[in-house]
Amino acid sequence: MGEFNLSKFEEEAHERWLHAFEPDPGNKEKFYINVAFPYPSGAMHVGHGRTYIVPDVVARFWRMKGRQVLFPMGFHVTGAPVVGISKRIANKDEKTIRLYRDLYRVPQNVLDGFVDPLVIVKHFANEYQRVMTDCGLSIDWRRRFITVDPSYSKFIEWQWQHLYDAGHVIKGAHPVRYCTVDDNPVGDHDLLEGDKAEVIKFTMIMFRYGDAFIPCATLRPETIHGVTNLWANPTVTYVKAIVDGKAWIVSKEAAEKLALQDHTVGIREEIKGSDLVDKTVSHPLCGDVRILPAGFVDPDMASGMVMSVPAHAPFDYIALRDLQQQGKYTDIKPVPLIKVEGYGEIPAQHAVEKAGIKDQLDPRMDALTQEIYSAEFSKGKLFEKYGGKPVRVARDEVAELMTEKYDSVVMYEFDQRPVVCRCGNRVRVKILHDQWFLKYSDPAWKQEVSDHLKDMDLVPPEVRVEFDRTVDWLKDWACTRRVGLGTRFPWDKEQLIEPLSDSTVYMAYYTIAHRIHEIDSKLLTPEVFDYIFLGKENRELPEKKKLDAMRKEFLYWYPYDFRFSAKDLISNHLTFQIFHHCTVFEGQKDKLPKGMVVFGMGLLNGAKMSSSKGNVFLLEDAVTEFGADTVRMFLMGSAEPWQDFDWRNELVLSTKKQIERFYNTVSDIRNANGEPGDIDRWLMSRLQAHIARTTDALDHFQTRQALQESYFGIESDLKWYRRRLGKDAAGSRELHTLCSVWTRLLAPFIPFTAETLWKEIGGEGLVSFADWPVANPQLMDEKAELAEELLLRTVEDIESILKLIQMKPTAITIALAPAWKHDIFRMTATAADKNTVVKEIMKDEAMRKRGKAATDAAKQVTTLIHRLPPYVVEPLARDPIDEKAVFEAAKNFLEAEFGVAVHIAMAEESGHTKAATALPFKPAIVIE
RNA sequence: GGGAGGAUAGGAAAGCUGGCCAACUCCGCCGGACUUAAGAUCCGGUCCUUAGUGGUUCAUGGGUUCGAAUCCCAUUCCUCCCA
Repeated sequence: MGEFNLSKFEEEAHERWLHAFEPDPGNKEKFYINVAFPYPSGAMHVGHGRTYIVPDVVARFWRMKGRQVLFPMGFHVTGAPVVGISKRIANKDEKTIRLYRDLYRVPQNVLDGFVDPLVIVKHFANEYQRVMTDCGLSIDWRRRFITVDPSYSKFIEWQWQHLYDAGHVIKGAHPVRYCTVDDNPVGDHDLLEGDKAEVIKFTMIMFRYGDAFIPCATLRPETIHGVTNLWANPTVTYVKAIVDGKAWIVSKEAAEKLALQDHTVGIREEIKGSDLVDKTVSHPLCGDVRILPAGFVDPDMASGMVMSVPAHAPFDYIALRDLQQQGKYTDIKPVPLIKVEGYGEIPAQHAVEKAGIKDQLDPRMDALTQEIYSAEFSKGKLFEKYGGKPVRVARDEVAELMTEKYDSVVMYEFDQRPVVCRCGNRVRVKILHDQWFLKYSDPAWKQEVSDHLKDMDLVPPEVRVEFDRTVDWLKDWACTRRVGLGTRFPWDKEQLIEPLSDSTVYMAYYTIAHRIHEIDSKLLTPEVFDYIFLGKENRELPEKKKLDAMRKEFLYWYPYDFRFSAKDLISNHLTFQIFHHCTVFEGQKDKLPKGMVVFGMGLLNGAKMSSSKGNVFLLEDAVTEFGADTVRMFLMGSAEPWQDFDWRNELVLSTKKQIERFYNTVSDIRNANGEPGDIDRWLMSRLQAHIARTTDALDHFQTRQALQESYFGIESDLKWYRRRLGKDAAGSRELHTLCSVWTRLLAPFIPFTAETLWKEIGGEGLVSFADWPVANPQLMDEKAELAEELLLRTVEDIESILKLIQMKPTAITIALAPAWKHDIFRMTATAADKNTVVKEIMKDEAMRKRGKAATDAAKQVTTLIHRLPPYVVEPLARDPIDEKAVFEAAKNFLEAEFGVAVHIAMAEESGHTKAATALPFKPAIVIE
């Protein structure tokens, strides 16, 4: 018998597992699961740990259930983030270098190579494989690939050909963040400031000023009816520019921006802001209004001119009031046009006065603006004379009308500023024209997806609505990028397929990933993949034999049974992949995904895990410090997969003790060889229930529930078993069976310890491939379980009483309820109508003779029946147990437990007054 | 702002097709046994009260019902996604 030494167990198991989890197509039924593959740009933390351990537990479970299980892994290296990282490392960015050198502990000589983005992902891909292996993940590493492998790119080209042929790939215009110095779109990682900024679509309202337009950008075109004036900043330089052949007056900055947004712009002359003040402009929907001076107008925000709606915009209201307090423009009155509950006739005025705001510099102005905006959008209605529609409807309608009839155009601008590129230049919004989209908005495509979704097994079921909603709302997706790693876009080789769009059908690629290397990637034409995945014959095909082998793999494994991923991917990746499957495998329902399991998120000590904030615990450190089995058991036991979990070191430590206790217990009892007795029948009966419930839990991916049953359930039974046997008895040879079952039930969770124990208890081969235990109904013994339940409850009652009365007992009498009370129990438990059951009972002649004793007993029995669990009441009512025999058999045990003589008597013969309270399954207890 | 999910003992978490529910279980903490001691292990306790009982609780407020942690409405807070 060995020592409990997790690292030794790990070492031995790794050796025995080498190449053990490399399944090929066989005669057994298959089970194919996969996880969203990682983007290896940094080290793994414990949050990643759970993402991959859950599917491993499931894989191990199904493997033991006799399936041929495929659990592959690859690495997603496509995209731009790692390019930014390598740039930053090349630029000696201190923060980045600290992260990689200190937190991820990358050796300096390796770090030096990180100026090449591919080196980063290859390094961490290896790290991932190493740590995943350390964790005991039963992955078939032969099938590993990265998404820039030439053969994978060929696969992606094939996939996209199908998307293209189906008409799902379209070209269009798209606003992006753009740096005019770099002459390139910028991603989050390229930003010095403003990475949260979003591009917002403004409507430009065109006010006529002489022969020119003055455009004012707004998010609220419907408020045109309430415009009382425009604002211009007198200190700003405006320009008159010819935009698309028309004269516009905008800020200098705006002119530059417009040039990036599909407009031809030619600046003609500069105009001082002060020269615009007091001029009159007009718009068909509001008539003539004047331009007023305002310092708050930012020339770098949209057009640099602002339309003023003082009735509904606090800023406009305040600015106007300030001027009027100086005696200027007193003829201008706010013009309300929206009715919104909770605010007065002029909402902006109401809000400003309620908040007691003195002037436009008040810091609460932004919040107030947001508040009015939200209130009016969600609850506001236009006045009847403007159509009476809700704001949320009217807004779009007015915007459309403006564009069609009143020369309005769209302008894109950030919702917050500044947005600054890493090069120091201000970032603008540019409209790109050679942008490609996946047309997720296509109703027919959506329909295919939602039809299939209905047939998918989604775990937990609550996520279904979120999938349905995502399909409904999904809009066209910009699917090409200019920067990053990835596969060239076939219809524009300057561009790359973006990461979420090149990782949607790769689950099929896994089935052939280890064989495709045998073929020169140059030969991998779309026809080759059409044959492998779709079975389309073609006389020109090369390497037919190898292709046949791959076709066989694909046909055996596909479709996958379950895909695992965290819930943040529902609204993009997990839904995209169904779209793509529906197209690529069109007409082949039997190749579409069968199920998905969606995970919750991970917390570390109650806070969100984040590498950039340093709030991470590296998985490798966790494995080294606590052992792989400990990490696995903790992650699986602390919450069900779809719930958020919290990693706390102090809790993990106690998990390790639990594994040790398991190991020591099995080591202690496995050689027991006593004769089985009543208590063994109980133990075996309970064991069958634990087997059944563990299996059921794992069938439903409930790792926590499974662990509760298989670990704590069996452990607590064993405690009671050993207590019942007394100090000296070692137990019966049935314990050997229990050890074997127990080890196998826990093998998916703590495979290293289980593997060692399996060998020690004489199991054949690897426990990883041992038969999953099956509950044997013949070993279920309801009577034995009821007897122990009665005994346990009675012991607990005696303990409670002893605790309360605080006296040293000299003897304990257990007084059992008479037969007629059992009759009452049966009648009450089986009565259809609980309200009249007492009446029914009292109809009986014999009962009536007992008078009040009978009615009292009936009431007490009713209470008792409500208190007992149904699994006790039901069999008891059917067939009562012989309580006397139960207690007589346990007399020695009870005397040993309490250290005094224990008498067992029928209540009516015991002579104690207390004995009258005896009820079925609840004997009276008299302590002297 | 829109959508989805959630809020139960010191922490985590079951219960949530309405009555069996002071609430499985785990951790923590307290007491006891064993031990030279520590650790491990075992037993017990951990809202108030009590001869094994009874009472008050399940984010807050309201409603449906003979009866609600469980159903409905409103509010507050948290998490994720989209804007």
